[in-house]
Amino acid sequence: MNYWLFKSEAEVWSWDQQVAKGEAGEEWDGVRNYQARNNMRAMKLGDRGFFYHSRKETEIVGIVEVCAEAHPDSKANDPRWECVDIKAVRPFTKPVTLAMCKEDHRLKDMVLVNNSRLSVQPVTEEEWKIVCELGETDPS
DNA sequence: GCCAACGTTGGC
DNA sequence: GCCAACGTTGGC
Repeated sequence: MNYWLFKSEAEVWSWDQQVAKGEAGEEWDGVRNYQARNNMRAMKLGDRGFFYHSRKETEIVGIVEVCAEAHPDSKANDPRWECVDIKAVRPFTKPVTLAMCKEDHRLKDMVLVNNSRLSVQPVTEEEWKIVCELGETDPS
């Protein structure tokens, strides 16, 4: 099992919209960055990810699960771009803000802290547990 | 709303 | 293949 982090501006695609999709999930489309795409290609069914609201709230608000592995982005007119489908698993009891991640020295190597511009990021198992602990949320 | 950081493009 | 110019992202 691998762990990831998906970023979205709440105005564009929010956690609430993701939850509303239920078990069916939704394509994580619109990624036009090779590094982010390569991360999605590496994802397996059942992998978990954090759902992060960028720019305005800057906080991790929920946990999602990969429910379809990488396939062509249906909204792209270019076969280079692929995406996975994700579905909401559970919200965070307490959202974990970027500031909280920056303050916790155990998370100093987290991609979110060091490379704020990458929209789909890997998260280590260690980081996963720490963030869930900060958010008082079941990491399973 | 500003601007730093980063990625991409294209001229040479 | 280098690098300047440009566009976008996202924290503040």
